[in-house]
Amino acid sequence: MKLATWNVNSLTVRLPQVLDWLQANPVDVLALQELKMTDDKFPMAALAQAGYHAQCFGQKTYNGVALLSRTPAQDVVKNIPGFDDDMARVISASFAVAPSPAKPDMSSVRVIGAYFPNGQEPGSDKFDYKMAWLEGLRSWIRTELQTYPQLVLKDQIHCTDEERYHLQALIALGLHDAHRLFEQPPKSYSWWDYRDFGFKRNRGLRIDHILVSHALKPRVSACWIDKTPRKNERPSDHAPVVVDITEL
DNA sequence: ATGCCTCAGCTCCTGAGA
Repeated sequence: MKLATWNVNSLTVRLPQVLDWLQANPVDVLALQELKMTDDKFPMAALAQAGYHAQCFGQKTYNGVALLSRTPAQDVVKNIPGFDDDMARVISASFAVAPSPAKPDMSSVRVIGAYFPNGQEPGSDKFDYKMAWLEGLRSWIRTELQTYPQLVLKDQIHCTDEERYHLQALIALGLHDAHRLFEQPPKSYSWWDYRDFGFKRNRGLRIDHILVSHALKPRVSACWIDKTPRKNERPSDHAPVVVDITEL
């Protein structure tokens, strides 16, 4: 089972690239962030034609997330239950896994697609919101890990001490950064600033993460960042991140 | 030095992203 995450920075602009990428990389689940569109504009038909089911949680201008999948999503949840939020940043669902006689109880994987707040700068209202959001996310994921032992979280974050604390605290709940389970090229980034030839100079950040639960960790066989779409005309500033999870 | 690019929108400037 292949799972991927991609911040597309406007699905309106990037839909052709998403369709091309899915054709070349027919992953089982793709989490999208920054749709920047309302649900009525979501390209459900084009994705269906490409062989993908879709669950979307859109918003005008900013944010917006979706889960695309080969098999239908089950038990879809939007945003963080118990955390009042007027932004569309999180969507989660379960996806069927090939049944294994050895582990009949592990018949599905739970995927949480999350667009973490930017936070702008420490001391700002946006940073306060980010901290509250991260608290809300962590207390929710603590219980989600009990309910769904086979859980994958796809997220984005950056780098003050407080933010690093939050990412570490999230991982300390029992998650593993899939990227770090494998030898990786040096300076592996998932985002490069549009300005100043960021991509050409490989000045970037690795801010798109796939975090897997304890139960899934031994089954992750590969994790890579696909820089190919960043070389397109009018690329997203983010590249897709992919994990391959082998069936037992 | 907080712009350099890209996107959306109450669109020819502004806010936000990271």
